[in-house]
Amino acid sequence: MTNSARINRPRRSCFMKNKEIASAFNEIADILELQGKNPFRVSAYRRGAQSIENLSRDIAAVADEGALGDIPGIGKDLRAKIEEYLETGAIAFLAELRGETPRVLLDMLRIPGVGPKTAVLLYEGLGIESIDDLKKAAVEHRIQGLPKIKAKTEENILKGVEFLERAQGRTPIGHAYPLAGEIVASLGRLREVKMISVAGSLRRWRETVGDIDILVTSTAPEKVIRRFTSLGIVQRVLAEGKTKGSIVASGDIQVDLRVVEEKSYGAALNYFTGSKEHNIRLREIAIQKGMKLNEYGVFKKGARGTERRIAGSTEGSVYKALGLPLIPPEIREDAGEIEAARRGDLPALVTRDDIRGDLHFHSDWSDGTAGLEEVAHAGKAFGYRYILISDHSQSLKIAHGLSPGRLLEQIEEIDRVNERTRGFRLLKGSEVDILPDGTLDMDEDILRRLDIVIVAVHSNFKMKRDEMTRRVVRACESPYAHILAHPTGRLIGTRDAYGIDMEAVITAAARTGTAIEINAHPLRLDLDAATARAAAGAGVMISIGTDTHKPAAEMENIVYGIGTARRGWLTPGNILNTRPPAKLLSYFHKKTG
DNA sequence: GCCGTTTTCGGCCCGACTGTTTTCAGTCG
Repeated sequence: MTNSARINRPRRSCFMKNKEIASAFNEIADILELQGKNPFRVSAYRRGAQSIENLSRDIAAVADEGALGDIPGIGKDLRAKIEEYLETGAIAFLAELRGETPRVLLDMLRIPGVGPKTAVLLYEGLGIESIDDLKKAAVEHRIQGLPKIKAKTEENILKGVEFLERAQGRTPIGHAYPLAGEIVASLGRLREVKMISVAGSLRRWRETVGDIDILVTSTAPEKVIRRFTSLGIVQRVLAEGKTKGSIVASGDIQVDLRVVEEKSYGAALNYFTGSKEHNIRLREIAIQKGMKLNEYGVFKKGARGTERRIAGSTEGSVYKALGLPLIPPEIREDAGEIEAARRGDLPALVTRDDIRGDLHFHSDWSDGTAGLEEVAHAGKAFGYRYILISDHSQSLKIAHGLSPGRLLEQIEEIDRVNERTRGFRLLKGSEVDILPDGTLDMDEDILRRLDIVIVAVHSNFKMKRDEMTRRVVRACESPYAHILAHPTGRLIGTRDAYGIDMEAVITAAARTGTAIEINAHPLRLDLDAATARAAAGAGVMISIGTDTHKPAAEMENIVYGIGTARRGWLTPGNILNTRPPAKLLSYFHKKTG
């Protein structure tokens, strides 16, 4: 591992310019902080970056409308820098800052436990030029002896470097969610534990998490924390206090446990769920109302500095004290939810109970493991009304894609299975490849016989952005293309989205009545939440599909798709598979005829 | 650097834990 080690920031939307500008502002904030500049100026850049990341629209479009100033946290200076970036592709101020800042200082900020002060101290005190240098200095015990640094700090820096080398960034939710479930189950069995919940970004269903946060109430906090730090999954104990324990679990995931009193449970759950930006807004509202909000409760300030608790045992009580309805965790990002709550206009987010079927599923006719009959049984047992069988088409040889003849045979077999099944229906479909020229890999007279046709790109990822966009738009224009699956092709932590103009694709989907998928596989989550919100806002219907290949292991992945939909503010009305079978199929009648 | 239903200046969220101190700075969330 070299000094290029980075904590990957999660990909939050497909609007590349938004990401680039947010990242530039974060880097400016880091450098100003290293230079010891006004901390409020630093957080102004961070806040601006956050606002831009949360934007559900392409920032270039916002700029065209002259509406940059309407983005919270964007004033005169930041607006000018955004415009400069959109025009020239760079920000001169950032280039200047980079010129006067050694790269290694920014690299060191990624090490857990090393902040700006320590980074500068290490650089100036030891002439550290790279993370490798730093590691060597730690091994040779040259770090201890610097002001305020002794053996323990040196050891922690070394461990931080090693952690960074192994962990390489954030953990996909598909790994973190099951692990958190295990920990909650073991701690939940303790007599001393009263209430327990996952908090943090995991509770908000972010696609990757930096750590796992767990909150409990207990009569014997220290005992619970000792139990936590001695769980079988513990690799290393980072902290063990009276109210907080912190470990690194196997798989290099950090897990934090907080113990609070019951009267503070709601306030603590709110506080540790975040997001930080959402919490800051809540605290500002508290201050405006002459109150104080912290992880222990909401307090009314009285005469001579007295404070009286007015809420805190439940999250609902905390929001109510601030004059707000309970805001669902998934949308607590300071991305408009507080304003919506004030207007009484929060969306009624889709829930698991709303989902009536799975709209992306493979059988052993292509690369799945289960036969059609088995899929039907699994679907019925899962409580679904339908599952769309969507095996690959012939050009995807590696997945045993179906030839036209085989697909016709499968259609007949599905009819036979459906005749034998009550209260459940297999829908006839296909996941048809979008060929490089945008045509579909299946004859129209066969597509006509299917209930629902999924179209997707599985090859030739490295086309130019405008060619890829034309390819996918052309596919949407086919009257037989009903659902566009995993539209950006990204694999979280593995493969970036291919170059594609999602704003143009969304426009085309809206125009042609094509639905777009949220692929619920936890390493895809494609569409992501921000783009799904933009698509639904443009009038595009969203389908949630698990892309299941092994029913027992993967059908449950629907929860990640629902979490992503909720993060994207989607209601049951936005989502195709909340519909009963007849209404689902009739949706596409106006497109296909 | 942003922001304003007390403000265009003077604020800007708040607390736990660690490691180093002997009352606190740095980091984190």
